[in-house]
Amino acid sequence: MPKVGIEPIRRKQLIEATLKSIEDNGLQGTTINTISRLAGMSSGIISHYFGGKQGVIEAAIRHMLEQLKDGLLVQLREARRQQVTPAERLRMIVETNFTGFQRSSSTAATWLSFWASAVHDPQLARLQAVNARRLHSNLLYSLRQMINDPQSAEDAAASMAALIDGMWLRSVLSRDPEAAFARAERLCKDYIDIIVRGVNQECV
Amino acid sequence: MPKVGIEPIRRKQLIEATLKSIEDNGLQGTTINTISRLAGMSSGIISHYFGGKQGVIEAAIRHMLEQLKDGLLVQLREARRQQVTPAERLRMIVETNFTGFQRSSSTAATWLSFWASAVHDPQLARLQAVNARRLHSNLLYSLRQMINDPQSAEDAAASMAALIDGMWLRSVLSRDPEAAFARAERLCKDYIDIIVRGVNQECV
Amino acid sequence: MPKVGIEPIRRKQLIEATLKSIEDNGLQGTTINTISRLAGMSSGIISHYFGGKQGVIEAAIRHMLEQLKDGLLVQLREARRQQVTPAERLRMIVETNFTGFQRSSSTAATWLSFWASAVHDPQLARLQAVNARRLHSNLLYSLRQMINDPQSAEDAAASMAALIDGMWLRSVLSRDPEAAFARAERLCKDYIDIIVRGVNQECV
Amino acid sequence: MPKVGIEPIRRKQLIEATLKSIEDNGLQGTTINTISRLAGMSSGIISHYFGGKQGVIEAAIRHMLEQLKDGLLVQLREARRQQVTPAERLRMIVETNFTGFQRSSSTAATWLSFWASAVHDPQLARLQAVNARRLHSNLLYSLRQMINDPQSAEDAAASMAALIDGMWLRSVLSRDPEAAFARAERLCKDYIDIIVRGVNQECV
DNA sequence: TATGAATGAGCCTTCATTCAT
DNA sequence: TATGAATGAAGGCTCATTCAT
Repeated sequence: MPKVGIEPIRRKQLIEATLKSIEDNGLQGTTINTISRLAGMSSGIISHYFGGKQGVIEAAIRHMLEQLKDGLLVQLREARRQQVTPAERLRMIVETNFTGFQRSSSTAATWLSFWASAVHDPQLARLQAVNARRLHSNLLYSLRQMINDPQSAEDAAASMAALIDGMWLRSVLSRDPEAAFARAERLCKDYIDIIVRGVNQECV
Repeated sequence: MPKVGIEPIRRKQLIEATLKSIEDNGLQGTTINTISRLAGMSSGIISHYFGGKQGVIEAAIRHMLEQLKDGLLVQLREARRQQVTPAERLRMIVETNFTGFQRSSSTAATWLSFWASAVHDPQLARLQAVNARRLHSNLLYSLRQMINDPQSAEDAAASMAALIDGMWLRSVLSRDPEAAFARAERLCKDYIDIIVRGVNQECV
Repeated sequence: MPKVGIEPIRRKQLIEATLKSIEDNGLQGTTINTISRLAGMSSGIISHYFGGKQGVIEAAIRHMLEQLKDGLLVQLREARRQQVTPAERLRMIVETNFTGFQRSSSTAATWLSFWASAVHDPQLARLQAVNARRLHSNLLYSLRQMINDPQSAEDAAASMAALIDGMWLRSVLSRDPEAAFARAERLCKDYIDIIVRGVNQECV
Repeated sequence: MPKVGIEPIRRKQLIEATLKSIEDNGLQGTTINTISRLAGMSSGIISHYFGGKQGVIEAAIRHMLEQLKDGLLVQLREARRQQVTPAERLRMIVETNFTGFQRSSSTAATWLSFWASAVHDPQLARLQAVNARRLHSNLLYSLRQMINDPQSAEDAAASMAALIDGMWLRSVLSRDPEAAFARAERLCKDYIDIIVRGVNQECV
C-alpha cells in the first residue's frame, strides 16, 4: 500500500541532508553517499526522488532561494500592513538578508558553490539572475519613494544591492562570521541613513 | 643538455591553461586532461611541474591574486609619486579592482571557485584572508586622512570594501558583464564622492 | 532487499581470485583488474569489499596463513586425542607443512611474494613473525619431551623449522615441485629419526 | 673523445645503486629514478647502459649470484690447496653462505625479490636453478667422501642445502638478523657434526 | 516504496621510455 | 657520452548510476 504523502517528507529530508553535507564537505566533497548517510537512507533513494545527484543539489539551491524569498515576502507584507516608511522598509529588507538562515554556514557554503556553478550552468544562472533582480527591484521600490530622480534611485538600488551582497560575502569568509554579520547589518543600515540624510538636507 | 629557463615558461603556460580551463569548465570540470590539452602538452607534465592537480590550481589562484596585488602596487606607487589627494587615491584603488584582468571571465570563474573552495580548504582560506585584508587596509589608509573619527574611518573602509566586492560579484554574474563593470566603477566612485561631501558639509 | 550473507561469499571469491592472480602474474603483476577479471566481477568491487588493492592482498595472505594454522590445529588436536608420541607429533607437523594446499602453486607464489614484501611492509612483517614463531614453538613443544637439555631442544627446533622452510622453498622453486615435495617430506621425517636415534643411542 | 673503459665503471656504479635501492625501497619501490638518483646520474643512463629497468635489475641479481659463486670458489680453491677434510670443506661452504655480503640487507631484499620473481620470469628461474644446483653439488662432493651409500649422500646434500637456505631465510626475516645469522651458522655446523658422528658410529 | 550490491567510466598519479640536445 | 624534458600507457580509486529484489 503506498504511503500517501510520504514523497514531500522524503524530499525535504533529503534536501536538508544535502545542505548539511555541503556545509560539512563542500559541494565538491558532497556525494550521493554523504547525503544519503546524513539522511539515514539508502543511496538509491536520491535517484528515486530527484533523478540523480544534480537533481538534489538543484533542489537544495532552489530551497535556499525560496527561503530567502519567503523571508522577504513575510517582511514586505508586514511592512505594507504597518504602512512603514520607505526607509524602514529598506531596513527590513536588509534584516532579511542577514537573517539567521542566511548566516548559517550550510547556507553560506551553498551560496558560494551556487555562484561558482552558475557561471557554467545555465539552469543555475537563471535562478541566480531571478534572485539578483528580486533584491534589486525590492530595494528600488522603496528608493523611488525617497529619491526623485529615477536614475539616482536606480543607482542607489544597485549600490545597496552590491553593498548587501558584498557585506554578506565578506562576512561569510571572515574569521568571525557572527561578529561580521552583526557589523554588516549595522553598516548597511548606516548606508540607508546616508541616503535619508542626503534626501533631507538642503545645504549640499 | 638542459634547456635553461624552460621551467618558468612551462609553468606560465600551464597556469594560463588552468585559468582558461576554469573559465571554460569550472573548477569542478577542470581536470588534468582539460588543462594539459589546452596547454598542448601531455597530462604527465602537470605532476612534473606542480606536483599534481592541486598544485596547478593553487598556483593559478596565487597568480590571480598576485596580478591584483601588483596592479594595486603600481597604482599606489603612482599615487605617491603624484602626491594625489586621498580621494583620488581611493579612485585608483577602485579602478584596479575593475581592471581588464579582473573583468576577464577566466579571472571571474576562478574567483568564484576560489571563494567556494576557501570555505573548506584552510590553505585557500588563508590566501583569501590576506587578500581581503589588503583591500581593507589600503582603503583605510586613505579614509583615515579624510575622516577624523577612527571608528568612522574603519566603518567607511569596511563599507567600501564590501561595495567593491559586491559590485564585482554582481557584475560578473550579470547578463552583460562589460556594461555592469562600467557602471560598477562609476557607482563606487560616486560612493567616494558621498564621503568627500560628507566630510566637507557643515549642516549634517 | 539486502541479500543476506553475500558479503562473505564475495570476499571468499575475491580472495581466491587474488591467490590465482598472484599465481599467474606474481604480486607485481597482480592488479585490481587481473583480480576482478578472474573473479568475473567489476574492478570497483575490490574497493567495495576490501577498501583497496592492499586490502585484498593482505586478506589473501591472512587466508593463506590461516589455512596453514588451521591445518596445524586439526593435526595437533588429533595428536592429543590419540596420545601419540612426541616423534609422531613432529611428523604430523611436517605433514601439515607439505599439505596439498601448501604445495599449490598459488600458495607458493603468494608465500614468496609475502616474504619479499615483509621486508618493507611492517604489517606483513608482523604476520610473518607470528607465523614463524608458531612453527618454532610447536616443534619445540614436542622436542622438549624428547630432549632433556633445554638449549639442545631449542636448537633442534630452530634447525627443524629451518629445514622445513628450506625444503619447502627449494621444492617450490624446483623443476618438478611434486616430486620435490614428496622427497622433502621424507627427508624432514628422516631428520626426526636422527633426533630419535640420537636420544636413544648409548654409543656416541 | 670517448672515455675508454668508462662503461664498466658506470655499469658497476649503477648495479650498486640498484642493490641499494632494493634494500631501501624493495623491488616494488625501486624505480629508474631511485636508482639513478642514488647513482648521482640522470635517469636516461639506465636505458643507455642496460636497455631498461629490467636490464639493471637482472644485472644486479646476476652480480649478487656471482658474488656468492666467487666467494664459494675462493673457499673451495683454498680447501683444495690446504687439503682439508671433507667435513672441514663443508664448514667452509656454510661460512660462505653466511658471509658478510650474504648477510647484508641489500642482498637479503634482493634475494627475496629474486625468488618471488623467479616463479614468473623464466630468465630468472634459470639463474635460480643454476645457483640452487651449485650449492647442492658442492655439498654432495664432500658428502660423497663421507658417506658410502650414494643415495644417502644425495639425501644428506639435499637436507643440508635446505637447512642452509632455510636458516638464511629465517635469519633474514628475524627481528635480530645479526644474532640469527650467527646462530644459523653454528647450527649448520652442528648438523655437519651429526653427519660426521653418524658415519663414525657403529651402533646404528 | 526502498534498498544496497554491483558496475564501469573517469579521475589523478606514477613511471619506464624516448629523444633532442 | 650523458642529460632530463616530455610523453602517455597503466594503475588504483572514487562515485553516480542501475537494477534485482
